[in-house]
Amino acid sequence: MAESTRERILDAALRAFGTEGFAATSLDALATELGIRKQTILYYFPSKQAIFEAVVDRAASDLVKVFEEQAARGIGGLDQVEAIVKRVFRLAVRRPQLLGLIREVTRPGSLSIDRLSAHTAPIFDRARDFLQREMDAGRMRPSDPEMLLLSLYSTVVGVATELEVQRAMGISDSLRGAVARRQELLRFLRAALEPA
Amino acid sequence: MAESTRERILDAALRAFGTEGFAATSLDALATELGIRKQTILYYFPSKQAIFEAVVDRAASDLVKVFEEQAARGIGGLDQVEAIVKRVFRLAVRRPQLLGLIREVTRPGSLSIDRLSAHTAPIFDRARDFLQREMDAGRMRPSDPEMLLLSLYSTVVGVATELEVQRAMGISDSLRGAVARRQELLRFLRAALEPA
DNA sequence: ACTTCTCTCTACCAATTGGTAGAGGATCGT
DNA sequence: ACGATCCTCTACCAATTGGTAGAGAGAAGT
Repeated sequence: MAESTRERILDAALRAFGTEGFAATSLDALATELGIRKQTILYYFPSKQAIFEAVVDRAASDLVKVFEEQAARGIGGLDQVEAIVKRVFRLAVRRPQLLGLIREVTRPGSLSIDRLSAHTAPIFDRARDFLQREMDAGRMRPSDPEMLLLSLYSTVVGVATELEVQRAMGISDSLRGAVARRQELLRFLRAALEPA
Repeated sequence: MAESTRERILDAALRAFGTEGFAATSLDALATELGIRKQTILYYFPSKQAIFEAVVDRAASDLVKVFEEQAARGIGGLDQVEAIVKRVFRLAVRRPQLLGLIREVTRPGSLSIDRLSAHTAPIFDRARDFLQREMDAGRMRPSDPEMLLLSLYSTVVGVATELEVQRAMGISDSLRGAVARRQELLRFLRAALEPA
């Protein structure tokens, strides 16, 4: 078979959780979408929460992989930041539910936040070290690397995922719009990071 | 009475919708929290959706007021941007559910996005014009004002609301942490906006 | 005293929720 | 041919959901 039932369930669950959210997603709706019975879903996963955790694990792995791949290239300075932003953007365009899920998990009161953190903590550490190193080398404007990382995260994830806000602002959400957004974002970040 | 039942319901609903989200909030839970019966809630509002819309309207008004007040001062340049960011931050610290609600409304598939847009559209327009004017006057780095606005929005709202992400990054969420975050954010924005 | 209006309540409901129990059909190695 | 394993199904269930109908208490106006 091209894709196992289990995989199909995870795919549909990622889409649903990443767009509707956990609470707004029902197992029945998920099953109907897949053309199967709810009980088939519960055969593969013991509970709704378990599905969510499995989805989070898979999404986190995908995200981590993107970072690992780029980190392995060992480019330095703003070029490395730009490369990572571009990769995140590509991911956001191809699989928008993925970042949507991250937003769902990072909402206050989410249960699986620790699960996500376990995956991403090494990346955060590495990113912080990277920023510190670049600052020390004078290739980046000096500041608190932890706070800077937060600003970077917020800006990139926001620009990549806040499609409704963009619509409200009157910004086109076409593919061309995505490219323009990315370009503007990169200009914004370069300006913010460049040493004075 | 100090606060009418209707107002108390709206307060509790803002808190619940802004943190748990719309789907995860039940009228029964809301009523229990208020020490009243669910039917009392449904006496004041015809449906759950109606409560949500009322909450959105009120929250939007509060937000708009903050902007209007600052805009009326007519400060220019980066100082005005800084003043607005500070106000938004103060709001985020005092009433975190308010920005939480905004995030809930701006999620894909939200029903009340147009309701929010109707309130905020004038502000967006004014902000865009402001940025354009400042760029023309050479007080701000030239770029696409619409896209820049999106970046600014993402960065400010993200830094102000992504508390779980900050926890995952190991950033303190104390009041002192909030001040440090704000300071770092302002430095970040100044660097991004200052004319080269 | 009587009506009217405002408010909160009890009682109830159909639909949906996540989840359990277990039957039945394939496909497999033996 | 045979049981074993894997998978999907039907049949249920208790709890919760948003919402309706209407009783009753209290204050206010007449």
